[in-house]
Amino acid sequence: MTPAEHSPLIRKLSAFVALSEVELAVLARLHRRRRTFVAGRDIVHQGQSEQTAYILSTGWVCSYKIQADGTRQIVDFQVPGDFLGLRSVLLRTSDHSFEPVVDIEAAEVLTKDLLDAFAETPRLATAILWAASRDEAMVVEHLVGIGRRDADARMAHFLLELGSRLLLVGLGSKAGFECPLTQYHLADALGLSAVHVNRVLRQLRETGLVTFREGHVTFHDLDRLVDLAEFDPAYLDHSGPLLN
Amino acid sequence: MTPAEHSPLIRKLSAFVALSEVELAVLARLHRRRRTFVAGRDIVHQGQSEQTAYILSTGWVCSYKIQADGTRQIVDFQVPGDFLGLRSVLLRTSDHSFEPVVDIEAAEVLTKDLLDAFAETPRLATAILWAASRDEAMVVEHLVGIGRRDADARMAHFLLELGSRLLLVGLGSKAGFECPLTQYHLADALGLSAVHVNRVLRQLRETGLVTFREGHVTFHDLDRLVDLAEFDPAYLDHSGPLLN
DNA sequence: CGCCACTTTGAACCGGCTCAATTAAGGTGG
DNA sequence: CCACCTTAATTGAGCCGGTTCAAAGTGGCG
Repeated sequence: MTPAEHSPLIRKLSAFVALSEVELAVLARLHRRRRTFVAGRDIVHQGQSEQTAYILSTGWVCSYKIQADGTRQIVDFQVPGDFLGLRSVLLRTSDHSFEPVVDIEAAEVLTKDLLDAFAETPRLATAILWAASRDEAMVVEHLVGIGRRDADARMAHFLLELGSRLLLVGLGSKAGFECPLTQYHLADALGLSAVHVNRVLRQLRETGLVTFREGHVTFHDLDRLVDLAEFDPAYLDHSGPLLN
Repeated sequence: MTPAEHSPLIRKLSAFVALSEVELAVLARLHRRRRTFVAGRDIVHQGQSEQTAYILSTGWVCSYKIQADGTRQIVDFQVPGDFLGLRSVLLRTSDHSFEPVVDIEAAEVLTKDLLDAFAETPRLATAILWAASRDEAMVVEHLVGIGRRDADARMAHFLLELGSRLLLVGLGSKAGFECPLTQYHLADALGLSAVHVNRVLRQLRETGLVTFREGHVTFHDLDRLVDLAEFDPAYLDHSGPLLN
């Protein structure tokens, strides 16, 4: 079993940069403190400033903010290979909450271990920060979607983005992927009501573009879907981290 | 004239961390290459990957993405003291465009100079990265606003945030600030139509909360405005950069 | 003086919301 | 194995916030 199969993070980074033996070893070391969390119970609460980050290895998490009136906005989802709370470790700036969508497995990364790893292999630091900046680009794209795309395009774009991300870590294929999200998750992420999410999904299904049912997303017509969403994966690829 | 009056960036950072003489000198050095840009002509185009960042000293800029259908979403505004394209320098990830809202003055910062400065005074690196993470928190808050706040609250929140930011660099006061944005800018930033922006502004004015007229924002009733917007400045303050 | 960019207002429309009810799909205790 | 409960998905009906289209007003500037 190659390291890439061990850790989705290693797999993701490897897709963009060739990691040396040393770097792989350092990465593996970061995976030592394994933790599990149950679905629905927050890992970090808004405002609470944590000293630890996590590398998600299995399951999905969402990061969100709750408003005073109780409405919730999901800012991003984390899938295997993604960091949780990386920024809050590096800059003590945690200002949203993390909720596991399903039971998850994650590696706890202490600030010290991370900084040590960065000191030991600066290329790894660059690669990880690159991944973080990619996450940020997704947040920006998300903002654009909510601000300027109608519900259908928004949903299409969202599903395509998720598909791309999962493909990178070996979950799912061009034909589709397993997706544990409820329609409430989709609603809170896309700035829609759950009811309308349901109608949008129905329409996408009936027009033969994509089906989301029983935890599985199936792409029926990628071309038309990309077209509807005006999906341009440039913001996900952007040339990989430049090393040295 | 103190350095703080020279540069809004120095002023902003000084509000959160005491800068040493050396750090002030290094910062001053970063301000050497002065440039001007005229309103309306993009500084960096979407996709184009620039090697330089800028520190904005006077005027306003907006960063935005254009979609295929021509609609535009403004992701953020930069005001004096803010960096332009910091991320694209550090990580070669420019994926949006920058347009000066008015004629601006900015200092060009070459990648090399920035990295040298970071090497010379690591505390400065931390402080600047902290400012960058603050920008990011603003993008997240912006996302929440578009996704889950109605037009009135969205506008109120936006104006309050701008007020806070400007206060920090000595532009404007608790009573209001100069604002060169058109209602089209507001519309593209808030995900609304220009027509509706106009109506929202009228209502805020008529209910005695805030006036936006002839390039000037005047807060009439901060308490009620904060209340309407559910404005919690925590995401702007978050404890300052931790140094050493 | 006349143009141009921006603001303002009205009227009609519609995308997405709310409220409400029904169905489907697990789990759980008995 | 069934009765029950809970959570998620589904669908209908009516409403409303915000949009589009259209037109008029305002102010700065060459």
